[in-house]
Amino acid sequence: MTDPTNIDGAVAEQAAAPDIAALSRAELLRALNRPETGASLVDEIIIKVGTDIIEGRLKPGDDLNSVELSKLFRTSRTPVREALLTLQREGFVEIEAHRRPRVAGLSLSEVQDMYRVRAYLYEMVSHCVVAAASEEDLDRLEEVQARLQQAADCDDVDRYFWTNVEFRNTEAGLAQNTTLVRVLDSLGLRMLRLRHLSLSLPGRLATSVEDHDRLIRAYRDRDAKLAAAFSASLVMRGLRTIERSSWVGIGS
Amino acid sequence: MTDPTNIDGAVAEQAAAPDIAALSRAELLRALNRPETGASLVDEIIIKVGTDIIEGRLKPGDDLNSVELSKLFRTSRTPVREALLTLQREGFVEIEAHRRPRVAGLSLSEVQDMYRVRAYLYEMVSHCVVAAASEEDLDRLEEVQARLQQAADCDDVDRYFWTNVEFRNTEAGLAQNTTLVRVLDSLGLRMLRLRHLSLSLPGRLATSVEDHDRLIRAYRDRDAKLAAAFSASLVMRGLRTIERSSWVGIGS
DNA sequence: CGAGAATGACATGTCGACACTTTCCAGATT
DNA sequence: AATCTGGAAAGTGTCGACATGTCATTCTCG
Repeated sequence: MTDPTNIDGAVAEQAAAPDIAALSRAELLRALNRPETGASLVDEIIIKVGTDIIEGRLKPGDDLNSVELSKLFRTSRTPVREALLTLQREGFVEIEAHRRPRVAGLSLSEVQDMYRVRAYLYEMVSHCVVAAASEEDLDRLEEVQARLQQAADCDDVDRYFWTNVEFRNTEAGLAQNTTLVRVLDSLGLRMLRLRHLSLSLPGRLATSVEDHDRLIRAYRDRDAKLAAAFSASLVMRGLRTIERSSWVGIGS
Repeated sequence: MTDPTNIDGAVAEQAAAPDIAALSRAELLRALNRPETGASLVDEIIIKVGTDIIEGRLKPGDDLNSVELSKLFRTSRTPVREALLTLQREGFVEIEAHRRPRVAGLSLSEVQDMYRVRAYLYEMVSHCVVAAASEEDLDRLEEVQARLQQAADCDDVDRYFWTNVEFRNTEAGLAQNTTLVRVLDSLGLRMLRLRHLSLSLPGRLATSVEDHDRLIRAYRDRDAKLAAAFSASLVMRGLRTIERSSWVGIGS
């Protein structure tokens, strides 16, 4: 582990903590499978609209008028259209022909389905990680875990959230199966809204950190079955939280 | 107000043998999550280019010049661009900024990854089917299976191929988990090229029919474990075929 | 004679404009 | 008063054109 936080809190935090905006931006682009050197115009729009949806500033059913968006971003409608199409493919936006695009809704049963599939897939990830990851790989995972702990200590939900995304993606990367990563990405994107909501509920961060700890220990012990079980239960706990919350699915 | 189109003539067409082109078209659009009533322009391009890639007329590395395509389809570049972006999202096309789009390649290890994930997911499908499908549902599955048998008897690879797609999709539908279906769709699209190749090899159709038979019997017996095993082995048999063939991955 | 720079052709990214579809509102009709 | 109808307003789908970036060839210079 790294040194404890006996230094001045504010300074240590700023030094150890990369910019959230940059982090979220990078994770989003990676998940969208976008080349780093891409045309920034479309990417800007995707990121702005996408994070607005994920973090709840845009709600299901909200209109996404392409003319207005183009005014907002000082571009023509072409890049806006492309961005909306990409967001549609990821399930953030619904587009019907000749109708205004809207922020997509999610029914509760859809949400449950998504979590089940995700849990199932993460069991596979865990099996692969145990089979393929070196000790150094696990060190990398633990480093992310340390930052997770920090964020939890500060009760910084947004930071925790995006670092958590990083953790899960690192884990998936260790599985050495690009297809698995890609599938999880496309699924994960759809779920980002929910995961954000789930982590926003009080007391959730502490238990989440604990779960991650146990998961890493299982990896260290090379116990595939245990790791898979923890991994799946970590996902399903998110679902339980949402089910208990006041979440109501919003019409598809 | 109402219809003058009741000239219902010989609409009782070849119910036994639906048009392959229509079948492939429908399956593709469904997998792409496209509304039925969509703008046909973009869809036409997607279907033409997509099936050309799947059935091997377009090979990895081939250029997909948007100007030339727009001439070919007698449209402007805008719909072509949109179609190519969709195909990119599904892994058929690679687009780098300011470079000509190309038909995407597949390395052997990627192919193996894809089959492994697909096999794993179909185990989940089988579990869900056993849990959720009624006897009538299984009847529907068996009906598709009958058509599969027919196609195999005729040694009609293309028909068998697309009917097989229908079978797998029906099965996934019975799992009653829309997310699972969607994930499988996006993965399945990427694999269509390979599955087509795999089934093209001699002697493959007969064994495939046999496998499907056993799978259905397991469903009838409500034996989830057995069904999952058959389902996975059905997928992996496709991989084995490809590995044994002269397939060489073409540069990513 | 060969390597690097300039140049031109070509393809993509973006733009503003136009036609068509949908939506909404006001006036006419029953 | 409620409903139907007509048409304007708003928004999308498509287009042709321009600007920018990339590639290939040629030209220059060591």
